[in-house]
Amino acid sequence: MNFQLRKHKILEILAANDSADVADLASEIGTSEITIRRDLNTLANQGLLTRTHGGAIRNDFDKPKIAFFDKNDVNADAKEEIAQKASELIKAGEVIFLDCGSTVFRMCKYLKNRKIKVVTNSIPVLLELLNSEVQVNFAGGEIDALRQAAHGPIATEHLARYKAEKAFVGVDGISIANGLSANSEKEAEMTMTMANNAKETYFLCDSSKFETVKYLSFSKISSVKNIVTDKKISIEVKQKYIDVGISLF
Amino acid sequence: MNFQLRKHKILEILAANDSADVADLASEIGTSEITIRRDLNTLANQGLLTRTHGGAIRNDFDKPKIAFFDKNDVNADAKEEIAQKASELIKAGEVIFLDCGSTVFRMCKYLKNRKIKVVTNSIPVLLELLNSEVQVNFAGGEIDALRQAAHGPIATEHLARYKAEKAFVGVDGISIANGLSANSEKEAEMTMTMANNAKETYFLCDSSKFETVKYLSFSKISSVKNIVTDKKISIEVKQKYIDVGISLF
DNA sequence: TTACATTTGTTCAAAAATAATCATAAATAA
DNA sequence: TTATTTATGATTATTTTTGAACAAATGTAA
Repeated sequence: MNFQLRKHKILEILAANDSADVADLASEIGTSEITIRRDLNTLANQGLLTRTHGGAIRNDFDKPKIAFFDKNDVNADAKEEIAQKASELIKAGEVIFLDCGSTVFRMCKYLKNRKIKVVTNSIPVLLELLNSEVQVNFAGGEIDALRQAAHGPIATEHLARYKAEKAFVGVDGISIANGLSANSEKEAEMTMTMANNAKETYFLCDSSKFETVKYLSFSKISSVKNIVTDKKISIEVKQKYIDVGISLF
Repeated sequence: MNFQLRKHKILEILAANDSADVADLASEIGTSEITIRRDLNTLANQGLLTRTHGGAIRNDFDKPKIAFFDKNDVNADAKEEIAQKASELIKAGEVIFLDCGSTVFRMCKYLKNRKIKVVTNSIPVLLELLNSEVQVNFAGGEIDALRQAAHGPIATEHLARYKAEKAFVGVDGISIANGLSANSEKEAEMTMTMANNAKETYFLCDSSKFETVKYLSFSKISSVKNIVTDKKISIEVKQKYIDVGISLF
């Protein structure tokens, strides 16, 4: 592990976490603290980060990040598990819809070397897959800065022109009685558009979202065929969904 | 195993792994470490890789993936001047087309606090204006990873749905006799689409590009009304363009 | 503020990698 | 064929990198 590799890793960690301390970096990278300190000083001189006592912070940490990896996400592990499982469902040569949710975004790292086409309205997904094997198709239209995605009638219309083998979409709530629900009208519309234009739709949904209802109910449970979830889901809940004909991955 | 074969193998390994150390390369290729070192130095001199202590890394290993600011651009000053001048032509409330050229990209920093709408096919422009006052509209479609922009029939069609007050587009070559020319068909098509759907089109063109003809001529000089250029343009050339009815900024 | 712990800069030594030099083997030219 | 150049490998000296020790500086809590 030489300086260049450490530099790369340090900047990567800093990009994801905004800040890092010497001890963590040393154990993460597998070198001594004194070496990390030297590296940080060098990188600070190059203007690539800002040194603090005990570590460093990202140089432009007040600028919003592009990739929205929320490290503090309580369900990070579950989301990662779901993302990985979902990725394995994709076959070479397929056309895939990916929506703008954070769980869906996590699928990107498993897709980079796959020969597939991805149609998405998510800017983080676009960026993550830009320099990869994947051919990206972005749904144009007005950009929603908050969600880092294209939304609205033009984006919807754009998506509807494409047909995909599989759609991977997040949902904010799911219940047998109330079906699918979302926190915003925009996201619900996107979800339905993707679902309507894909042969198979996989709803990505961590176990905490089962039997919850959010702001807007937008689809009955009968329209759901496949759900990808994490292993923390209880057997009882799982059985209830299987009973109504849904496959759980 | 001669140098050419080793070179091929080294670059292959580097392409796959990002980095490699001397000892690994030596055992992988079946030669001594000193020979590998000599090879690496030669290849580093040829600019094919970057030497590190103990090995080498791929040349573009830690190159930022987005933001295509070419620091070594010989015309950086001219481009900056042009970008600033062009930005001042925009009024509050206007809808603007921005294409995917590097000069146009430089306009972004002057636009961030303006109350305008920008329609673009450029990913760097999208990112730069994402968290700003500007409402961004991205032309969707297949993404050209090389140009970091959306191109193709869908993107063109998308753009054509919008009408803008002003379009700002780069050109690779301009001449009285041959009109506008570009290095690629894709860019020429985008340029024309923007020009056709804007009330006024400003061609951004540094002084070195005057009276040059590139790969593809795509429009006559009579369709050009406004050019934004830098102060290094000669009075004679300037006068020739004024004589055919073009305004130079 | 003081007392304490943590972090840092400095110095030094060990280890690793490199450059320089020379010798040998292979390829090429005469 | 022999002479000459070129590529490779081995040896040694030098440089670079790394880690440890310790004093100085900084931050934190009472």
